[in-house]
Amino acid sequence: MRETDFISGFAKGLRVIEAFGEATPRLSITDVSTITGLERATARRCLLTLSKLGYAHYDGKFFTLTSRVLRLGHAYLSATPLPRIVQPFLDRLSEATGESASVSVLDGNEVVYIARAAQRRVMSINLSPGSRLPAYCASMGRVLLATLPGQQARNILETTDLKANTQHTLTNIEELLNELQHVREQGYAIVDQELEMGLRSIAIPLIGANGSTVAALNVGTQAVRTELTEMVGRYLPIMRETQAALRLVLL
Amino acid sequence: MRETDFISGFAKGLRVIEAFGEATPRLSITDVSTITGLERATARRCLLTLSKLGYAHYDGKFFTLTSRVLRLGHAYLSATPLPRIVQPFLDRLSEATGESASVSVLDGNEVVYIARAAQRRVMSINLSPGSRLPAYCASMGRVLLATLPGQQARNILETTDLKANTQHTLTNIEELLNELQHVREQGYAIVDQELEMGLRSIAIPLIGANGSTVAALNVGTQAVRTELTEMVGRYLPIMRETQAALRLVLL
DNA sequence: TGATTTTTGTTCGTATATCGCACAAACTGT
DNA sequence: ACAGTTTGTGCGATATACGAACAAAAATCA
Repeated sequence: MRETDFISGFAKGLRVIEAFGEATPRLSITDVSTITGLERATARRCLLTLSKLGYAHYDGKFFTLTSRVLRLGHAYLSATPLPRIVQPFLDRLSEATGESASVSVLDGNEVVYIARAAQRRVMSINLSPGSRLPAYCASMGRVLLATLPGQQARNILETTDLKANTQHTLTNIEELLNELQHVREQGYAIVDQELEMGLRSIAIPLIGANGSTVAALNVGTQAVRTELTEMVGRYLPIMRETQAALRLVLL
Repeated sequence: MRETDFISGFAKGLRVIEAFGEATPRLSITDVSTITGLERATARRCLLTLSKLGYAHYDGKFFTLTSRVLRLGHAYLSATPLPRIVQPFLDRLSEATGESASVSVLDGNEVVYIARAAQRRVMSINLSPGSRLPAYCASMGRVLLATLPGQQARNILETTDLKANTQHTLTNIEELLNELQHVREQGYAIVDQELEMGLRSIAIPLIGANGSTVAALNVGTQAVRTELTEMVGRYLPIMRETQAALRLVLL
């Protein structure tokens, strides 16, 4: 790939889209410029381009993204077989356990939800396909990190801001690596109120026909409702069934 | 806005992302070129850019989108207050009715799902935030088209491929406009097996504090399970409650 | 209020990177 | 081996990005 095979204008435009987020839904040209580090003139051109294409709305002062942006994410969700394949399994798992079930993959140091069957809302944050959580303190993140070969998990953890969301959160790299070893040995990960108080979840890897881990599957519940022993005793066997069924159809 | 305020490289890149879809998950350079109408060299540069940024994977022959693309759609979902505001209301509505409930907005001649609380899977297609349906044969589409002023609904219908998905589908523009008038008068829309056999749904507009329609809300069910009279008699009152509650918090 | 400062948005000339074309190379299947 | 197809490359013409300077709008303060 040569130098000229990279369209920097495209890359900059994508950065501009990602500048919008929960804390920053309405942005001025200068806002985008400071967030992305682009020149004001360039940020303006990107924003006007988005606006002209219908991906953004401009009221003369602030820009907001429009629902058209969802086309982009949806291009992935509909193009990738995994979300569509796992969804019915997820629905059944969620019904059988009475809890929310999700499937996610790793992107950098975050897990990305690609499918979800929600039962009741137990979290303060609203999870849906596309949502991201830091891998180090999420059950699916632990599972996915545990399957990485060699030093990769360590490398990823070193690029992560390991902050203590609760008093239970593991934030020490060596402790986390020990826990990953533990996850590898027992074949599942439990995260007990490390992400948010009152929240417990259990995750296992989803393994394709060729033996490689393609995603992680989890069931999340409220601590007041479900004991840790019940998660392993009652949820894990059902999750194993889902895992086995999916093993045959994945990849 | 001047001519030079448009970054065509960015616009082309976005077209390339949207070239991927359910029927086209793996694309070669030439595939993308023919789908988007871009020059092969340009398509290649866009794809290599996506690949370099981690939005796509390249195996030397085919490109596939990666989960990173979800960041883009998620930028909208997390940046826009509407999905987050309506989600808990949707959850309660879904629980109260025992059916799937959704909220969508209009984008061109399609409705775009921006939030959903699924109970059981009643459709052959898997709906999630970002999913699109043609407006003319979806209950939320009818509601949203009905609120458009003047000739706009007609204009949109004229740009739509009005195909009969089932024997019940309305495909005549005049008939559809009559139905929209009907929807305006009764304040809700029912679509009975026009999108898919066995599928019924009822929708109402979501109105903001300033009186403008900001989205549509629906409940979908299976025809075998719920009679039309029950949808109006049992679901509609609960939906009206949701509508009233949301009226106070929207916009 | 009005002057002054600061911030924000827009314009412009120029250096530079991208585009599209035409051609070359690599594959594919017969 | 060969025709057909797909992918990679070089180059001139053209469009874009940069940075700074300018204009406009807020914000601050006398």
